[in-house]
Amino acid sequence: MAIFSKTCEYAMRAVFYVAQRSHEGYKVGIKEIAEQINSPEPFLAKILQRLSKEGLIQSVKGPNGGFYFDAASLNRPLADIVTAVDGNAIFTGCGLGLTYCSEANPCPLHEEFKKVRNQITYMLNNTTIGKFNLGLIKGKFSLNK
Amino acid sequence: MAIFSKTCEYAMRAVFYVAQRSHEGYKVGIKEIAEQINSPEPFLAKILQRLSKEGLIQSVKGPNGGFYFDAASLNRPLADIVTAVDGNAIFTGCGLGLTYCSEANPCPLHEEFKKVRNQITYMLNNTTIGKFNLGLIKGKFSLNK
DNA sequence: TCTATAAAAGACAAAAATATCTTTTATTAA
DNA sequence: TTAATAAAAGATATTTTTGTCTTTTATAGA
Repeated sequence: MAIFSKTCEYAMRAVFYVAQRSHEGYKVGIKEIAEQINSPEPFLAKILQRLSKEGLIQSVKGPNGGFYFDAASLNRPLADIVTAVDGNAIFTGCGLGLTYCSEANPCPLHEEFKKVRNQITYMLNNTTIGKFNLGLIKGKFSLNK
Repeated sequence: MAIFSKTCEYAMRAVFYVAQRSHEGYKVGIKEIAEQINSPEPFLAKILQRLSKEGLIQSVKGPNGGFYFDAASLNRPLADIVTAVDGNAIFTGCGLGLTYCSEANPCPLHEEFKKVRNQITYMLNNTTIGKFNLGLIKGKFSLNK
């Protein structure tokens, strides 16, 4: 088990890739995205459809169409993508899967697990979709395999 | 999606419960464990079977039998349970699910995600199976719902 | 030794996540 | 206004995770 679902991993990789291409002035087709981030094309298509319906990514049909981000979207936190795809369990859930776990009714791992959640929350709120555009263009980061 | 699989959540809850009862001098049957940690009994049975086969938990069949921990096992880190059940992806995996992600070939989240992994690793290595026995006996912690 | 108990083992079932395929709709450009 | 392109939508398939049921094996105690 990884921290994020496959769906979420693909979503994050795709989002970073599309952001980079948007920054360079392009729209990107699903085929190119799937190839570049090494994900199954039809499955990724479904994921981006969902993000599109929620207004988290922009898309246009037809020739020269594809996916892209407008300036406002590039400034959204990655947390918005994760929430849309995996829900908010990762930000608020109990490490032992207990529904009523809380400060008042803690599970044994509560205190330490809070630190994990906070670190994840910080990471995802502090990372905008467009944050790595320059690094990606310079080839500093990998999104493939 | 939660951080750990259901399987792993049940395993951790069960382990803490059995540890507490062991500390009190009892062996525990699968039925009691399942009730007390609110998990599906036959599913939990399979999980404990696996842990038992790996020597992480002790068990005896027959009347007055059940699951328990010997002193050495009580001192094992919770990480051993998680590894047995969920593998080591949570300790070493890439946040974006990339196989070749590393210091030399990092994904965009690599640096921040490392902190998350380190926090999880610390939590699970620093927590022994028997760590919460007294707290559980005193009713300080919850394992149910 | 016989019976009751409780875990181990194996087969099976349901649900959720992951993945694919086909048809429809929107858009562009000739 | 037609043809080509590319996303959206819907139906279907596969795999993995989660959950159940039945039979077998080990142990204790009468």
